[in-house]
Amino acid sequence: MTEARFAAPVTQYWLMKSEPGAYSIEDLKRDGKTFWDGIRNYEARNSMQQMQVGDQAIFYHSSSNPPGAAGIMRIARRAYPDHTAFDPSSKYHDPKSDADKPTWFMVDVEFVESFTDVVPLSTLREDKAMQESVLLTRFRAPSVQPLTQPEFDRIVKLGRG
DNA sequence: GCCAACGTTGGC
DNA sequence: GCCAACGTTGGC
Repeated sequence: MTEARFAAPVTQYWLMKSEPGAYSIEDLKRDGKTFWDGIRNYEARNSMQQMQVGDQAIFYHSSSNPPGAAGIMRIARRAYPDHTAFDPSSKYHDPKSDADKPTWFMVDVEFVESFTDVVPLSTLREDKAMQESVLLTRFRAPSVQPLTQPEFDRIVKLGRG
């Protein structure tokens, strides 16, 4: 009699925003892997705390021309304290964050693929499969947000042309 | 660079 | 715990 001792692995899907002028999909391709620091929004943080190794995420370029989905990455390490919150010289320093009881967390992500062309936000807006997505239904969705598998698959399909 | 929307802060 | 002021986000 086998017992289900481990939950079946379920891949979750996410969308994570970065300004390409600060850090782009090309930077991640070069680095291979990086830590996703500087998240200072509770909703985004809560999403990061739900991430599991192996989850897939869309790398979204914000404040760029055009804004949109730039590629795919994979979660490589679960949430751990964001050390930049404790660093007074960091632009992400948060004097209210306590190292013994951290407020802010980050995950590690690794490069999977970059899309040949960014899938523009305007294209996503017109896409029937994306109408319910957090990205479009909220005026300004948090910089880390969940996607459903169909939404993720649709973005990937558009990205691969 | 503008500005709308919204999250966060802090006085009360 | 209300809510006004403030700061930030991010598309345009």
